[in-house]
Amino acid sequence: MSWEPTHLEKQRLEKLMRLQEAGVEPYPPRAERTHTTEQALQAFTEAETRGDETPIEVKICGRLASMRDMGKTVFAHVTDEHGRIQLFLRRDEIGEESHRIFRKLLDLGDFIQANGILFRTRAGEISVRVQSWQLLSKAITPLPVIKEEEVDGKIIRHGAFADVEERYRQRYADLAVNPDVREVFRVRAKVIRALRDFMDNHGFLEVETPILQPLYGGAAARPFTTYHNQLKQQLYLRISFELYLKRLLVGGYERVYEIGRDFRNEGVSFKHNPEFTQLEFYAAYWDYNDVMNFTEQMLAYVAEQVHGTITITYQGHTIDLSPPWRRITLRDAIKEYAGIDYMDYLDAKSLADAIRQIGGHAPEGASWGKLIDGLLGDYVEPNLIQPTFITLYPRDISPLAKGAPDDPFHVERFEYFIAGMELGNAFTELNDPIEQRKRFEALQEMYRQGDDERNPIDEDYLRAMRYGMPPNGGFGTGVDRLVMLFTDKSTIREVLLFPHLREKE
RNA sequence: GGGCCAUUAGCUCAGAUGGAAGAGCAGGUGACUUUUAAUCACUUGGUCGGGGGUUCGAGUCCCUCAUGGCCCA
Repeated sequence: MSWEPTHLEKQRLEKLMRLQEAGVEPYPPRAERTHTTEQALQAFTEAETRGDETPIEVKICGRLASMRDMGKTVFAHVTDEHGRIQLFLRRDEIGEESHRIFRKLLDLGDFIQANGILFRTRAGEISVRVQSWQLLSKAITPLPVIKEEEVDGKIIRHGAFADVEERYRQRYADLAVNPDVREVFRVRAKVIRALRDFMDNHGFLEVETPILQPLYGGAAARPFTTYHNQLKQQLYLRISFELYLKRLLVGGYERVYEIGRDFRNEGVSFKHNPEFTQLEFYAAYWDYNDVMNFTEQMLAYVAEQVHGTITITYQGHTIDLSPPWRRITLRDAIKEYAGIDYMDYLDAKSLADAIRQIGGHAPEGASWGKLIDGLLGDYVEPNLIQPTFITLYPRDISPLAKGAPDDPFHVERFEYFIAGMELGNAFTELNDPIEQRKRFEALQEMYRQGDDERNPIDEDYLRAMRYGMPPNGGFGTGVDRLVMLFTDKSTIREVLLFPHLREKE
């Protein structure tokens, strides 16, 4: 991508030259700040309340966001991360040259430092009476101009940078002009902080496991592949953390968790990005019921930490996260929402026919479990607005979960759903190495038959399990989707700073 | 993968039926010593997403490609 300056950029490059000719360094190495805009406003308000009229000297740094040139006086606003403050400049106070350069050679978007004294203007706005100022960084490319109007204490914003594609491609500009976008990523940080605190407070050890793996596994997904030149070795970017975290239980840790990035070489959608953030944990001596109890406590804790309330609003729905959540078996849920009892159809063919009978979609060659999973996605999931645990899943789509006692068809697994969206997956983990090998081998058979979401057998994982793995409950959840929930965003791209987009041209 | 929609100035958008490319904001010049979406006057700025076609004539109709959005799979 090369750069051909637009006419506006050419004007600014011209100003840059004229600044340099006037002896102004456009990109100085240092700045001095005594107050953020917030601190300055607060300092003035507090002094005013005390009746203290001692002048408050400030040095404010930020981006020039507006300029109202009245001739011999100039009003401007400077924004920093959390707010803005007005500057008031008079020619007879800052000098003719400084005044001329400010009016003629600065542009909206430039970073400046303003030094002066706080006061309140006739119109009542706390402002900096500027005594001197310095350019901190000249902006060449104009940002979209956003004007702010205050009506009854509410800020109405005029002008916009709204083109979704450009907002994502130039997230820096999006963040620079849209404070509410900056806020989304503060909430994101809070969600992750709350999750981490909750895990730490419950005796879990945070660990880091390999992202580059010689084998991938732990989920049904296609991996990204890469290559280590010196080792002459094919490597994969992980699709889950599961198999490494459970090795750690063999190693003697009893509660471990990891928050990190997973990579899946699949389509993108409003809830899928090729790289996404996952929380997984494993707890020795827990089963999936313990994990359910923990999960509802965890989400309630996050809501409390992030929003100060357990009830949240998402896309017009009021969602109550307080425990306990509804729990229903997958079989009962499908009976309720699709009107099919899949236990009446114990092979893929008859189940597929039954699904087509009710006008449903049953892909050719789908296994029994996959058909059931399809029913869940098509008929059940959209209805699960309030937090719901769906429990007991078909064995053949759950190769790492322990079978339900006296039930050859199901495993002790749950997924949880909020706002019609699947947010996480958990089970009583399979810790029988003989059974685990059988499950892997059954998968290999399907792999040969062309289902390319199946994984190769991880012999090292089986070896670890043969040393003895405590019974345990495990859990994985999509952190980005949780952030969507807590920021009321309908697409994952709104909660990723730099979502993946196709390259242009 | 399929369908529908979008792509026009730096930004946000208008341009029925095919007939001389527009507005607001931003930018430029000027006026203005407390403005705040400042105001007033004048003014610059366009490969109408790319390519091809139909037509005397295409931002507009047709084909195709690209990117994005929404729905479906």
